[in-house]
Amino acid sequence: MVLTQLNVPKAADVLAAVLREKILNGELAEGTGLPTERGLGEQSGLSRATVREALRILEGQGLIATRLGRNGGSAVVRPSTAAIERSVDIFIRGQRIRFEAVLEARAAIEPPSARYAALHRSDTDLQDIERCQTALEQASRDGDIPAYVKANLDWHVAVVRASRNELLIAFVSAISPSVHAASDLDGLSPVNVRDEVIRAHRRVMVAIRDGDGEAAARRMARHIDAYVADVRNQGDAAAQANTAASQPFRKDRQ
Amino acid sequence: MVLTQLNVPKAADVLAAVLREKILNGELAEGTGLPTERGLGEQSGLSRATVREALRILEGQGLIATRLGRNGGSAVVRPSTAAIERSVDIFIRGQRIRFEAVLEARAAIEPPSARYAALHRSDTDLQDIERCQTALEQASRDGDIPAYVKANLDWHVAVVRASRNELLIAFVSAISPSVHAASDLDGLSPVNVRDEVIRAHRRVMVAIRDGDGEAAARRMARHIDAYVADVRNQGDAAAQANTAASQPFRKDRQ
DNA sequence: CCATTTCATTGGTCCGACCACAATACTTTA
DNA sequence: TAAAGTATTGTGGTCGGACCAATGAAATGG
Repeated sequence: MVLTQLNVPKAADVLAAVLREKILNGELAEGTGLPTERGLGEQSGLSRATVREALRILEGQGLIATRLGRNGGSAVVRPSTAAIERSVDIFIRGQRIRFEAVLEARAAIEPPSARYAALHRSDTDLQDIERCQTALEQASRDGDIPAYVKANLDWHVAVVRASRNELLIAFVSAISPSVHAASDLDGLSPVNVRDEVIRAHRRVMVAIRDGDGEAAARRMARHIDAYVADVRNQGDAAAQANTAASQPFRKDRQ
Repeated sequence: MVLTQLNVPKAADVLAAVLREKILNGELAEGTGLPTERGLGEQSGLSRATVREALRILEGQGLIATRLGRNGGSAVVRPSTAAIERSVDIFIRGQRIRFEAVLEARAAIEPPSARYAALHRSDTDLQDIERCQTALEQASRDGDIPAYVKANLDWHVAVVRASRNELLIAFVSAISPSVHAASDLDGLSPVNVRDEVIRAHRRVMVAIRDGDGEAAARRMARHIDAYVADVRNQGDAAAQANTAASQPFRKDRQ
């Protein structure tokens, strides 16, 4: 008789899987409070330590939130993009993903997202984008580079948000921090580059406002390509000028 | 005196964060074995239960793998796309993402990925794609719909894989299962549709083989748009039955 | 009626024990 | 001597119970 390598699932994993299924198929609605740890242990016949490990797994997956104190306990929460952002961040840092690959992914996702934004946006979305743009221009006038970089990223996320596509929002949100972290280095961003960015943003916004998907995609693509070329040029210059600045990566997020 | 809501980090979270940082900044290289749970407890001054919760967190994030038995223990592993796929799957199911949004994301990401594939592919990549295509055509001839659907998905993943962009690979891999799950429903796929898919694939492959990025992107976009239109037509009948597909739009930002 | 104190509930942490598994060391046997 | 079987040992997996800490509700007092 021959058996394939049988894998014995751990009790905590099994419990976590059961609870996860109950949550995802709607049996446990958002906001529902789970039994106490002691209660779960009693019901499942497992020890409290095991129950806690299961809950910790679900917490890590963004499916429950746990509060302390009386009337505390674990409650079902709606999974947000946060879990995706975390796993992508770990992936990028752990796999030592080339910064260029991050920019490539951005260049791939954002133009179609701008197209959808033009097609699906609400007036509120448009206002959000405009608010980011205002902050961007203000920061540029003030020469406040950190604020400028942040507003720049916010603008891009706002555009994707207007696409109304939760997955694209999640993906862009996930890689944005990496783009941000790297933009800090070449934060030189001379004023003429900043002005060109602002003009490019305006062109994209016009297309989104007018519902012209193709123009939005095209202009966004051109904008990002210009940014990539900029980064590449600046990176080359910095590499020649200062070896310390040519560090392949900065990673001190979180 | 006023204090902002001070958050008391839990011991397990702190330990997990410390270890995660050591792993991500390379201090603990891939394959490195962590101390035993008892040893970690002694070093950190924490109990074994707490240490175990921390390890369970890291395991959930795909940073370590734990083996049982003598010479067992936790070892650092390279974070794979699996964690991203899991979090995206939870996100899609938990947020009840419209199937249309998944298709939209796919339509957004795959054409640019095909462009990169044309530019970055190796000969091996091309062979992998061709292998999937062969399997696809075989399954279509046999009328083996499940195999056809699977080969179809494999082909798309293979194309993205040829882009050599780890993030795009991760994203497409993450949403593919959802596309697959839904394709099973309208698995009707009449033979004329299957033939057209095969022809479309061939056109894309030619562009990728010849290194023509623009053509690859354009043809892939047309191919996916056709698929989306197909699904929409076929789905109209079955749409009412499928609650997930007919979910109204939801936009409660976290 | 409001401020204060007390107290019950619940997660957070710890301790110590035992079990289950897997690699190693040892013993037996052909 | 070598192969097979057996005991040992180091490790994670699970358990039970205990106490601490935070929180909100109930009891108390002005």
